[in-house]
Amino acid sequence: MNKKREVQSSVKDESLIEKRRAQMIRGAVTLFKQKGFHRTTTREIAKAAGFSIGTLYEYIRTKEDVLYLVCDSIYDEVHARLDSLDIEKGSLDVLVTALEHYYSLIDDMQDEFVVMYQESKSLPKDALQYVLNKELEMVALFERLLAECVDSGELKMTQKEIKLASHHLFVQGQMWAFRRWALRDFTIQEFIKTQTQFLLQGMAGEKISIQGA
Amino acid sequence: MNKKREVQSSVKDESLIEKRRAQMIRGAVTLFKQKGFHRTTTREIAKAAGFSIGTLYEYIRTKEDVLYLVCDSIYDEVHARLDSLDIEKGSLDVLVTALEHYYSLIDDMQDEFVVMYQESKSLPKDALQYVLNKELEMVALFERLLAECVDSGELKMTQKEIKLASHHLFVQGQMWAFRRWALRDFTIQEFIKTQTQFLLQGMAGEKISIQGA
Amino acid sequence: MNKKREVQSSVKDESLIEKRRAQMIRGAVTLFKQKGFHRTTTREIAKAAGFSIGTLYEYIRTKEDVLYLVCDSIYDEVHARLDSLDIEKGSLDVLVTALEHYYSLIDDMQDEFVVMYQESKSLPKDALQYVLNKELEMVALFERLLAECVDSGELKMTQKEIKLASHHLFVQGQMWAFRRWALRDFTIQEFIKTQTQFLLQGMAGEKISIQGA
Amino acid sequence: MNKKREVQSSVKDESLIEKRRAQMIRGAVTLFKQKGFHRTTTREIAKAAGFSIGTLYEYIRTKEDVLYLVCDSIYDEVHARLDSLDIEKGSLDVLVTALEHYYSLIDDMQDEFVVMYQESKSLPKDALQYVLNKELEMVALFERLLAECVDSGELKMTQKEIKLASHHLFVQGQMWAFRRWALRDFTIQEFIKTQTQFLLQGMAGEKISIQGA
DNA sequence: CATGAATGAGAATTCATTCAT
DNA sequence: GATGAATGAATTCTCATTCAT
Repeated sequence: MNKKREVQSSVKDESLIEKRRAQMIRGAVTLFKQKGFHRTTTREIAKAAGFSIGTLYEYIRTKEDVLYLVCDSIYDEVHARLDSLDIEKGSLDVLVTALEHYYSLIDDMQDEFVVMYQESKSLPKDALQYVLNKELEMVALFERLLAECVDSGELKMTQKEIKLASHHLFVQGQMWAFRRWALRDFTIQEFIKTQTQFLLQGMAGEKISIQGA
Repeated sequence: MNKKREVQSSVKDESLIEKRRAQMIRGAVTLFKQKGFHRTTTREIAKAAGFSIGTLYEYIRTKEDVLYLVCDSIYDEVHARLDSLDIEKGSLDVLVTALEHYYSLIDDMQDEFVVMYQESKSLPKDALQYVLNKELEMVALFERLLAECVDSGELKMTQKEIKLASHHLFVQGQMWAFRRWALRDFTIQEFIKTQTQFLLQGMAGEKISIQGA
Repeated sequence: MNKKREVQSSVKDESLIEKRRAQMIRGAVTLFKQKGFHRTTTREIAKAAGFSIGTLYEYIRTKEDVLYLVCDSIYDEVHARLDSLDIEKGSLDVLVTALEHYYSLIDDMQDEFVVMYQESKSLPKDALQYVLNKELEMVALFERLLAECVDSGELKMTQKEIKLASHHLFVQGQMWAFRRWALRDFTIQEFIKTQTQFLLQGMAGEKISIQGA
Repeated sequence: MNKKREVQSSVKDESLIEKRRAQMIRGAVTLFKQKGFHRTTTREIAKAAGFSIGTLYEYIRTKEDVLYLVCDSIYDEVHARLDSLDIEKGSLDVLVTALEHYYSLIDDMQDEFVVMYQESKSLPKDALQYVLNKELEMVALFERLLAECVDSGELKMTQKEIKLASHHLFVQGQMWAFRRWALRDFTIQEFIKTQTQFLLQGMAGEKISIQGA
């Protein structure tokens, strides 16, 4: 399993930790979005969070911890919103619902996702691993749903095609977060609808033969 | 048009500038890939390029210039390899060829693309604009090809669908560069073939009706 | 009016700022006197002030700020010592007293004045303006005193002569600071006495006619 | 005597040396005036002189040599213009002529003098000594003329008063160069006339008794 | 003699982190 | 628990000087 990395704090009161870290994350996301992780100083984070630099360091040990907390909190939210799907048996309907939930989630947490994808490379090794694993968990969710659609005969795909397609679905989510500037004339509903249609069509039906391929 | 930003050099010999900058770019890409732009020092870049820090600064003015040169050189390569397609009238065959070229290009310059997409946000405003415009030029190529397929009746898509699809094609390229770690068991040929098939299928044929959409 | 330029500090405690800056100024004057502003490094200033380079920069923003603080502190002292004269009505007696105060002041703060006059050109534009204005304020003090002596009939001078003479008085002060090396055999009292006599005589009485002028 | 410091050159042709150094000095004065010695780079000097940095260093050994050459050339000019006075026996008339020459000289070479007085502190020890000695030579000229006026009974001054007065005369020259910004409404003729009158009056006649002195 | 590319010591400034209050 | 002053390692960039061509 993907064990949560503990971020050390010299404060004991758990609920206080939670509160302070929430403030911290909110401030940090805004700043990281604007200026990136490296150009943001710990002082700025503290200020945005509403407390002093000294206090900031009561709740974390390094600047990278802040980035980790941001990423971690995103996945907490992801789980909160997609867990209901985890138990359902896969079918095209469920898949469509999953995409709806996933893309809506990204739409709601656009800034957070952008920050996470842009800055996660600055995480310490173990934290990066944790985040990548979280990513794979999501991909795996799509993979399972697709596989079950194939099992039930709703889709016809090979193992490898399933794998690629699940990454494909995942990446479409990133696209909505990252290319918003180029997709200003789409609403999230339009985006979801068009993409879903497109993807389903790509996966379903007979293969078209391509010359030269 | 998208005018090339001049990077000032205090050296006059143009061919020397080209040579030194090539050394510089090669070294920088390796380092940026490993540690990112911010964690790479100018001294390291100079060393990797094979000259002193003083010499480095004879050929650029700021560290950001190095990043810009990296991005710029990528697009020089892109143009060198995709320009032949620029003149062809769009058709499904041409589109398929374009994707082949594009994905192969990304495969060949994987490191460069990853660096560019991860670090371009650190470019100064005008340089970032230049790079984003280059990106849009590529998207526009796909857009034109798709539109011409629609004109010729090979594809059935609305304007908006074309737009989204062209971004889609573009983003698939990034996916190959970025998610190589997760797609180790695919060759670039497999990737190209599967993706192409998938995309064509997604765009062609009757729309499947989706419940709830 | 000549508004004091604010020098930003990231430290909040005003009295601490004052204390640290005083340390800084003392150290800086010594160093600037010895080696000039440009040959003095910020590290040396910090060391001479008794704290680390990091701490230095908690109290200023740029090296030039240090120079400004030096100049500003000189004028604070000037005001503290000459303000009593500001209110008095001009007369020869008052003028003589003013010169006594002014020359004594320069004698006491010789190093500071030398540094200020030698290095002020390195100040940023606005700070330089501020310092020049302070200089003019002093010249204006002499101008007023002279003008009032003329009004009361104690002196006979034209407007222009007053102007030139006031600069003259001012420059004599600089002379004491700058040419001490050449005037080793004068005490400040002798200097004051001789100069005063000389100046008064130059200004009073009938004009001597000079051939050719 | 004040022996001319040799500035080493790797070029043999004396007339070429003279020509190149003249170019160099002209360029340097302009630059030093604008930005000061320290903010001017050797590259800029070379460019302003009309040759390359390599060539610059064929005619000097260090940047400070340039400053020295500037100062030295000023004194060459001073000698060329004041030598005629060196032989004359002192009298009030001669003194007045000397001041005329001296102040006119400073007016003509204002930039050079300002640069010299502002930057000479950056000269290496021996060069500085040389320049200070040159200064003293000029003061000594005034001293001699005054002393001879006293001898002939035209003036009544003690030894010490003569010394101070000669510095005084010298410093008035600097004043014209340095405070031009504040004396915009004076012509050099007016300045010379007023100052001369003022000084003569200050030195001649009965001493006025000052209370408290 | 002239050129200008190469060098690297050195300088200003920043900022994550600590710790005494 | 909270604060914010202090620290100094690290970083970017400059520029006097050299030397091969």
